[in-house]
Amino acid sequence: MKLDERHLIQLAAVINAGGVTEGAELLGMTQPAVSRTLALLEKRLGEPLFVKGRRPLRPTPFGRALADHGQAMLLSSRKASELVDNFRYGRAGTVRVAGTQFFMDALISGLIADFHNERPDVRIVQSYGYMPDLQDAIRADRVDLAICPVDVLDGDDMEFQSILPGRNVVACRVTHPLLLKRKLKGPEVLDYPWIAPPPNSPLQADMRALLLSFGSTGVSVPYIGGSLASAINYLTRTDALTILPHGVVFAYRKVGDITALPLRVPHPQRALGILRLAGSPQSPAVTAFTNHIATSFGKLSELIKRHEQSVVWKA
Amino acid sequence: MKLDERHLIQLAAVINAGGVTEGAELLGMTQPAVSRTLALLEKRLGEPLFVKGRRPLRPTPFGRALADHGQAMLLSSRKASELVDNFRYGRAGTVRVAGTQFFMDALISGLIADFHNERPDVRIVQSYGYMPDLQDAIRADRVDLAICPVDVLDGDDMEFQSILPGRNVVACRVTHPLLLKRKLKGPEVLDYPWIAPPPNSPLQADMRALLLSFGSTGVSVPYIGGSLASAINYLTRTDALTILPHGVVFAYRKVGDITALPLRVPHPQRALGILRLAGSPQSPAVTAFTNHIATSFGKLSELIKRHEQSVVWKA
DNA sequence: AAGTTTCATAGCAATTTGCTATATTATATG
DNA sequence: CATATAATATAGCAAATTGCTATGAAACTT
Repeated sequence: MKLDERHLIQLAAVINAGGVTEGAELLGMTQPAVSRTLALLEKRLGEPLFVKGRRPLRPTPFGRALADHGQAMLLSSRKASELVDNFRYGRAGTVRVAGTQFFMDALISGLIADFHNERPDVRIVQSYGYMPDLQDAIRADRVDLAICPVDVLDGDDMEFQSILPGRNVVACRVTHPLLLKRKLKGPEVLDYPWIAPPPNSPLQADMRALLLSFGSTGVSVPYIGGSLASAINYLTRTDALTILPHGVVFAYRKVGDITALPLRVPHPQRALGILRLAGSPQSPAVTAFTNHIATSFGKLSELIKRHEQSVVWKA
Repeated sequence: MKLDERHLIQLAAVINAGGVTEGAELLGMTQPAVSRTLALLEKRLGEPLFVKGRRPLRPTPFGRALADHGQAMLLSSRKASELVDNFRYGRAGTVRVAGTQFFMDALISGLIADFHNERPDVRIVQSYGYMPDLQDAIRADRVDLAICPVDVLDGDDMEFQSILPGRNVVACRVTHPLLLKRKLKGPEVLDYPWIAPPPNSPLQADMRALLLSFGSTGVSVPYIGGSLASAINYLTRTDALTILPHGVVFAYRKVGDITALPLRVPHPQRALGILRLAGSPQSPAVTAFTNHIATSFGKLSELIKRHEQSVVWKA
């Protein structure tokens, strides 16, 4: 026999609270409403749920057994309500964020940690990718937002919010011999081995362009394909050089292992920012996350600018 | 935010079944009804539950999380329905049965076992008592039915269904010396020690009346207060006698340890039977149990009658 | 590109839900 | 034992919800 779930929940509330009046209050209903429900239930079941004529309302064994199931439903219902509330205020949910490896690893992962200190119940699903794929992923709803460098946006279905200028620098360890030179021209960098950024990354193209601008023909590139952690480790143990977004070097300023050469690198017309679907309704958690990233960089921007001057233009 | 439990259940059904049509069928509803529910839910929540425009209907993470709670409720609901069905057909529930010790122990406990072979999920709560208390217990709804000897019924709120004539016999072990006597008069029984039935039991009054009818003044009564198992054990190891309902001796015929003296015992105007509240609606399990007891004794009655003749009137 | 399947929408009758006001009943109190 | 008090049941009514059938609109299949 199929019966209404809400009826069982009311039954459970009444039995738990120890009375129709209290049970009704527990559910935010009036006493007559609940009373009628119970009468209806008994009538339909053809079995008494309460020992009639007893004031400290006593359920029959049957009533109690039914109420147990109602109680289970009441708990589930409560949890569902809580879930909804959390979700609506962006305190729960899932954010699927993608981006370029170095940038995600160096800067975004830390911001995610900060975000989780505020909203620990939001799940972050992170993935990596480069520009055309990122755009596809967003369009295919595999990803909510991407954090990546963008020069030209094709298609007007996307919205791009810039958070950082796309400056690159030549990175090396802090004890690198080139840092001792008084006037660093440029071509000297061709004398050192270079680490190549991940294949197909915009950074790789940037590096090629940079080396060509110094007249490179055959620079030694002995290490390719490592992610950020590998690159940093390698850098700190050799005199190798590589190209990195300035933001990445900035992120590692506290560690003190690597820095940038005081060398002007021609930077492309490109900005790092947040890419997402234009005008599409985002879940509150995604909105909150996007805002967090944007405002975090807003606060960082002055710091980053000063750092750039002190490192790149020093001496 | 409070939301309708049935809506969540429908959501769960749809996601589990993998489509609105299948989900609706699962719940015994039509597709438009469920479709509307989902639309309403999404509208109220302000969040999409499904990735729109995809045929193998794909839920959003939020939708899936909500559906999980709905699934829990669906399971609870199913179990509740099952409980109701079982209860309505007397396959589940509780039967509170009370009665006189000897009779319950000797005969009813076995019938309860038979009953449970048919309906294992009915819980039997057994208690002991004598007549006035039993009636009170029934009236106070502490007990569903009583199985006991009744002579006169006071009050017309009770219904009594006779199942066995209230015959008593003098019980002894099968090797008792009195069984060897050709013609047993009666007063010989006064030469042996007697076990007294539990205090306040009708049997105790019967025994007193019996001994008086044989002219007793001071019979030896060395053992008092034991329940049936104790009495039987004691009987089989001594030449003691006691008074027992014939039905009890009948129940132990297979064991072969005790029997009855071929002695006519004046029996009171009394019948063993089932006592319950008249006209009151009984739970199906109680009805089924009552019927089981009544029909079992119906089948036994011929057997019991023959046994009585063979034992009491033999020789 | 047509066919098939599946989902969404519309309209309507019946049920259910909620409320307030009030009657009834059970316990507590004098 | 009557009366006071608290709790539950009932009545009546407006609004929301539920169910259905019929039908339109997409999305996959072929």
